Amino acid sequence: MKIVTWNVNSLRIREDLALNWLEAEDPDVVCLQETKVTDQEFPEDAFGDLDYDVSFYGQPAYNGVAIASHEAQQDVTRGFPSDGEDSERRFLAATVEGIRFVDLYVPNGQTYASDKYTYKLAWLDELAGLLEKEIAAHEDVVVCGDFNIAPRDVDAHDPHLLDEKSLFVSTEERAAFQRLLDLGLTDAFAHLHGDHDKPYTWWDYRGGSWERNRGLRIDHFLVSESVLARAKSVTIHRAMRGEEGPSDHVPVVLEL
Amino acid sequence: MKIVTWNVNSLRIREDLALNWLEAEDPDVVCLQETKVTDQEFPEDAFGDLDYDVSFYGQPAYNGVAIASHEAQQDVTRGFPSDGEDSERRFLAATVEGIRFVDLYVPNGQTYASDKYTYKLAWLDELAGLLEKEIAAHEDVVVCGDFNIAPRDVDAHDPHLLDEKSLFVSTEERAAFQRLLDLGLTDAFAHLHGDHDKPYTWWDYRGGSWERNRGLRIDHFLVSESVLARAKSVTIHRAMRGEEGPSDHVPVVLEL
DNA sequence: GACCGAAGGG
DNA sequence: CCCTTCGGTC
Repeated sequence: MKIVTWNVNSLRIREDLALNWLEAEDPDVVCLQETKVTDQEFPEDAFGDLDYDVSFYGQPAYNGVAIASHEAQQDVTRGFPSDGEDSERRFLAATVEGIRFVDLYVPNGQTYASDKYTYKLAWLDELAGLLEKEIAAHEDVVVCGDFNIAPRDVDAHDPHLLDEKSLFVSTEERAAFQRLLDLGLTDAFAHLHGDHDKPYTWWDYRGGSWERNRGLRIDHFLVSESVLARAKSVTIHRAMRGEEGPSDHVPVVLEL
Repeated sequence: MKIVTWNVNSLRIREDLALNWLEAEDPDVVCLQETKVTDQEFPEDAFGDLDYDVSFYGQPAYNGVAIASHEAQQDVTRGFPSDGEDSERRFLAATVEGIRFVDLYVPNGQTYASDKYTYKLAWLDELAGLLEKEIAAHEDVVVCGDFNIAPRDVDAHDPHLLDEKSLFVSTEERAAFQRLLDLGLTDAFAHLHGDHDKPYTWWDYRGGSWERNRGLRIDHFLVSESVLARAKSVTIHRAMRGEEGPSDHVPVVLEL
């Protein structure tokens, strides 16, 4: 089974790129983030043409998550229980072939001083409570998406510089990430490929980050023990960052 | 000799489309309007690759004219004598192979009540004075571009409706056009193809104008007697309006 | 309807 | 840098 997580940074702009890649790779389950498309405008037919069933939870301009799968989806959950009509749409879960998939777009925290930093930590706190229930209810669990956290120093090109601004590597963010692991989840990439050098999944558009390989590993698969036992590999498709008109994130593939 | 006039509605957006078409058609002289590109950003090299010498007179965002030619250009004139630094850039002239080419982007007049209507008429008035001198100085003259005037009723899909708004067909606009002819110029298309049905060169992007063929003939070649004697045909490349990502104007080709 | 600049987000 | 929305032009 082939599972993809990919922050596409606008499915509208990236529709052809994303669907061509999906057609070539033909994964079984696809978790997308930052679709930036409303549910009314979601290109459901284009996914249908590739034989995907697709659930989506989007809004205008920002955020937005989607799960596509060849097999049928059950128990689709859109957003947090506390979400109102105008909450940011960052959480989507669905059961496919007995596996519970949770697709996340974790808020970007900006700086320590920022309201967004507080919001990110609060969001991760609410997430932990929700995942605890999902894990209690399902043996096979895959939590994936854009976490906006680089969990280890080797996952960031310059952890000290970043920490001054709090971006992606602060003690509190990493503690929140660890709390998710403590629920019984494992960072599949770190477990399988711990010695991988510069295992980045995102490079800022600015300042030649890609050309200088100044990236971060912030797109993750956190899996339950039963899934970990079946996990063969996690592959970062970094070549996608060099394509024409790329997302700033590349697809990451978990093979079971 | 093959001469083109074409309002490209942003050379930045239409660069590939325009250059591919130029490569296929290989005209000797090309007059472009609404390049919407500053002189610093003009894609001179791309024209050079097709063996064109090119003069341009542009500004950010709006207006902008350019003349490209295989043979060298002499006596390039940029704008009206009265133009200041921030005047709209709508006039460019150059001599190529002994022919004086004048490339125009006449202002759009909007409505009778609009300041732009007054500006259009004043601009045409100043133009007439300038063309008088050009015609006195040169035997072979080609004045072409986007005139934003449909000179005859057959040049507009609905002249009465348009006249209510003043757009393109008002008595004053047509009188200004006639005044240019009275300088000793001839509307080459009307002269050679007077019986052509619906000879439109522009279709509004809105309201399915193209699909319903509700267009206007507003892109013209006005030529001196000596050029008229050599004129074989004027061809409206209306198929370009149906291409992917078209300008709202199509290229018009004068063959000598 | 398809351009443009400007301003906010990442 | 590349995405978004918005108001302006034609």
